[in-house]
Amino acid sequence: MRTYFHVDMDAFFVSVEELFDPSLKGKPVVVGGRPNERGVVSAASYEARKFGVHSAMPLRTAYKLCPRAIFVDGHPDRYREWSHQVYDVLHSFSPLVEMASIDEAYVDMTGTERLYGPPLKAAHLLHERMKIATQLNCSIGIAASRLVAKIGSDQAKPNGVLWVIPGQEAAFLAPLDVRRVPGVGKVTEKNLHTFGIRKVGDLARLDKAFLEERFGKWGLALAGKSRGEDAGGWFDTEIGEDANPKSISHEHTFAEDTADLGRLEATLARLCEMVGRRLREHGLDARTIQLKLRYSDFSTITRAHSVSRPTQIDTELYEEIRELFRNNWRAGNPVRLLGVHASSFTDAGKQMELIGEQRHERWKQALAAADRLRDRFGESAVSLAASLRGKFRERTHENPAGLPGKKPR
DNA sequence: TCTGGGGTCCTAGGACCC
DNA sequence: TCTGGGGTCCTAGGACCC
Repeated sequence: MRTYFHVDMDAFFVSVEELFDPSLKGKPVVVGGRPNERGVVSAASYEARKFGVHSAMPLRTAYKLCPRAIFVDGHPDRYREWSHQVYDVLHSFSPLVEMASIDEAYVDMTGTERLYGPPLKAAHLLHERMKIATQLNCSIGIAASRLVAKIGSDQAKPNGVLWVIPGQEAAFLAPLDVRRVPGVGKVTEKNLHTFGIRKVGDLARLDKAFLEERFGKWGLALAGKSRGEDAGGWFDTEIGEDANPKSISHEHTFAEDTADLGRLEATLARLCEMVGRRLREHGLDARTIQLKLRYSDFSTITRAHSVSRPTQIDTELYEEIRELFRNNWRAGNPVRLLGVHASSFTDAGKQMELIGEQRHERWKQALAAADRLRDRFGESAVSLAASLRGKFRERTHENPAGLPGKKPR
């Protein structure tokens, strides 16, 4: 029998912003951008939620619901920094910590009773230490499975603790909406509703074979989840081992759709640089390069190509991407979004030994130098996109990233 | 409701091979 | 020469999470 904590920070982005600007406290706050921008709400304060504002909602909609809300830009660097602090606090309780995202973590607390006492006492201590170290509140779910711990922390919000005593899982889950089960989204919820399945208890009563027949492999996992078991997908892996990423991608939505080839290609070049940089940071080579293209009507295509020689080099990524783009863009059709996605990774070191090409090696050294420059002087210091000069706006203080914006008049 | 960006996992069809 | 079956890789798309 194991004991898992699921620790979920309360209104994480908003709370971090409040630390930098205490005047935000107690007010309706929306993190994500200006109310007239393209984009969605990253996080909303509890006061803003009272007006119906929630994350993933378009900013313009949030503004209609709550015009007096304070709209602030997100600060990913701050959130990462606080996330590390959260990790440190959790790690002081148990060596087995896995950050499931920037603001939530699973902690394996099995066998810590001698140190911290029973689970509720440990949770109380964790609340205290978290507050002292980060000034932030969190909610804690405790259970014998990660799944139930996660659902528990959700029910405990805000700033609460919920312990589901072993053996009580079914009773705890039965009255909850199926939507509370991680992995059940809008579509699955609707599907389940058509079968009259609304509560987790309805799900648990069903025959496993029925669910497997209707929903395949996922249905089988769902049957397990309805009984509180860690089954399927990301619940199968062990806590604590942090693997390399399986994919690295960057994408950009234009403030206004554009059909300007120069701007489009300059954007792709910049996205390739961002992806290349992350590949080098992780020491990975990508075999599959994927373009994402979204038109004004939101229709979206992806086009991928696997190369014979995996790469982490900006120009090689860009060559592939430009090829994909030229072969698949319906020229003249305004584009809303472009994305560059790299996957099928191989270990860069091993790859280099096999190939041992000097040209490749020189490129790597040049890029490493460029990465160091970027570290010192910022992202705009060195750029492949700059070779496409004249096709996009010069980088300025208003546009430090050099992302293509409006062309100069 | 005019819809971000970064991920993970799953499905399904076709190519290709034995 | 009317048409198998299993395995694997590649590609495209979609559900879902924060």
